[in-house]
Amino acid sequence: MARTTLDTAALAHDLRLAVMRFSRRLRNQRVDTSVTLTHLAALSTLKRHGAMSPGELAGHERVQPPSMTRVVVALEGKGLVSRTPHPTDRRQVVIDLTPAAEALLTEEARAREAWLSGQLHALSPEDRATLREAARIMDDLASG
Amino acid sequence: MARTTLDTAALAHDLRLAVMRFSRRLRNQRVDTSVTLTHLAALSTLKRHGAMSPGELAGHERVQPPSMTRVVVALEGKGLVSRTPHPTDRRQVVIDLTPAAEALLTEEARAREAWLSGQLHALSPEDRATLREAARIMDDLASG
DNA sequence: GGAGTATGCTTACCGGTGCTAATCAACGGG
DNA sequence: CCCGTTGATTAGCACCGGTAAGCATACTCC
Repeated sequence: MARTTLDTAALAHDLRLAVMRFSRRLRNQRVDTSVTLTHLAALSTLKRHGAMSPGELAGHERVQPPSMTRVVVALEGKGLVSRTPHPTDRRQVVIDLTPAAEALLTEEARAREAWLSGQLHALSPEDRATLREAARIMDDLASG
Repeated sequence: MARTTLDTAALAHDLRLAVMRFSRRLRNQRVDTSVTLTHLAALSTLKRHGAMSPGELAGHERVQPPSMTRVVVALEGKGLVSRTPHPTDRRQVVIDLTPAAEALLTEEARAREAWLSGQLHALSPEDRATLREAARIMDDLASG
């Protein structure tokens, strides 16, 4: 077991560095600079799960509600989301995509993370499969 | 090939989200709050590759020189690195770890990314192997 | 050897991201 | 009807990265 523990420690170290550098790169390498990665993530979630309250959205993105509030404010300022009062609970607000956001997401889907897709396409199928698995594992780790 | 392209697009999407959430989690889940992840990464690089100039350090971490300058200033303020003039080129500065930093890194190695290690240890060996591979691939992607 | 260019670090400034604490409105149970 | 809870927001802080510009030093070319 000592071997496993050692390996795990080394893995933790390397994985941490790799993820840091990679996410830095992801953030900077974007072509479309009009919307940030954080904003895009929020829009994607809305697209996938439909209209929801800021709190729910924060839950999905695993950030605190105040952080999501700022994102929503920014997106509303850009005309990408709408805020409508909740039908029964007047404390809540319902955030939904605007047609402009739908168009942006479609456009984004077309250009589909240009840099990253290109990079991934150049990898071997085995490496892609590894990343696919790793994405699942990291998402579980982020959630758990 | 259409299939592969589609898969790649989906992978790019999922991988992006997973990495974002995971790195967010990594940043927050740290126990030792005295040094930030960025600082720790710089110290690790110095430990691994030895004393170097701020520019080289920035290259390793894949950030711009001004960003590294700030990190170095902070680390110097904490007594974790020393700045000595370059022997032949007086424009350059040589950054090196202080004994305090060595001690900190040893301590850090002991506690070794507590949360992450724990999480990783709970995974199956196969999942760990996947992450190990993924770490390599992501590092290559970040560099390339 | 001096002028002009290139390099390396730093300063100044800006924007994005996330957090906690505190505030305010509205809901809902007792 | 009062009070605790919940949801969203505001205020303030810290971290992290980038660009543009300044400045000293090194190098190159005539």
